Amino acid sequence: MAGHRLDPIDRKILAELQADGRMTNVELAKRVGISAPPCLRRVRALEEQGFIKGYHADVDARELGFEVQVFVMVGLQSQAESDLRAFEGRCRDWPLVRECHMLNGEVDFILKCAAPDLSTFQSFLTGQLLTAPNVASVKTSLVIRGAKDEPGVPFDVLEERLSRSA
Amino acid sequence: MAGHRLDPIDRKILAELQADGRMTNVELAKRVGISAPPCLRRVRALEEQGFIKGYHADVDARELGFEVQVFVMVGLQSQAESDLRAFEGRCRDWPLVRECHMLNGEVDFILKCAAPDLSTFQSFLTGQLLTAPNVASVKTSLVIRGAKDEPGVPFDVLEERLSRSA
DNA sequence: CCTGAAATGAAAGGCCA
DNA sequence: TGGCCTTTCATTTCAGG
Repeated sequence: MAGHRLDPIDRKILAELQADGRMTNVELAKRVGISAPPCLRRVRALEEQGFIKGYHADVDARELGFEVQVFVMVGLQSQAESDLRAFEGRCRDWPLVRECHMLNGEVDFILKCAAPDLSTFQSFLTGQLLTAPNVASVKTSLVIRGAKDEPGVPFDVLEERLSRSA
Repeated sequence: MAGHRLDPIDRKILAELQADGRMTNVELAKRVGISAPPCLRRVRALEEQGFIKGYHADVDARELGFEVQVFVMVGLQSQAESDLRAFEGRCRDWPLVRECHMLNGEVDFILKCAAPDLSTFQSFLTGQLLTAPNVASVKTSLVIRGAKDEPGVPFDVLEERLSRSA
């Protein structure tokens, strides 16, 4: 299992920075129980090794005028690898598409989209997505309201697993 | 339309902090073209007003041993408001459920789940989700691979809209 | 509402244990 | 490795335009 190169202090650092990514290094050091310099060295190492991929402010989309959030299920005609890649590349180029995941089962991709209003989304849908090559089926579901939106990973579950396998 | 209390500098601050939430305030001030003290005041105000909901390190789930990501479509028997709320509350209590959104259309909720392996997810599915009150239908889709996962909101789209309506 | 300066406090590097 | 010391730089407050 992965995550084994990490000791409990590293995991605590990751959990703390996932919860508050703008914490100062001295605050972080205090919370994980070591002094600041080694703490900073650990953070840098975690960034280098790719355990931390970045830091992001969590902005309120609705407050900013992005009232509409939509999940879109996409089926393709051809599932050849090159065609899958081509569709993924298009998704990366569409700013309204925030997430694109390839799925198993009847549908090929799920997209999470954000738009200022319904008509902006509709014109993206009809003008870009539905007319893109190889797109066979599209099913959209508007988000009525969000009930939970946690970033990252549940560290409690991780710690519980590690203590069981120890 | 919302976002109107924000001037171009505020929007630039949000865009920069969304891209790099751990940037120092002086670096941020330099990028948005003002000096550090007013920049910090603006950031604090944006936090107070709820435009910035938090800061999070983006940790690599796979590296940490969360190999499995699953989208789950849930239909309920009763869509009475109290029953919807009850289900949302349960989702908030389940650590493997990272996101829960209420949808329009045939399905009631979409969940995004993370788990260390398939058997952990299966036991959550059969032991928790399928046996929860009021759950009528559950359809799961494993994520084969992720193609795009951008946090937040496309600020280019926002700026383009504002310049058109100006 | 901003700039600029001054004091406090944090980041980052060297070095020893 | 972690801890301590020192320098450098950032944060924060305050005076003033």
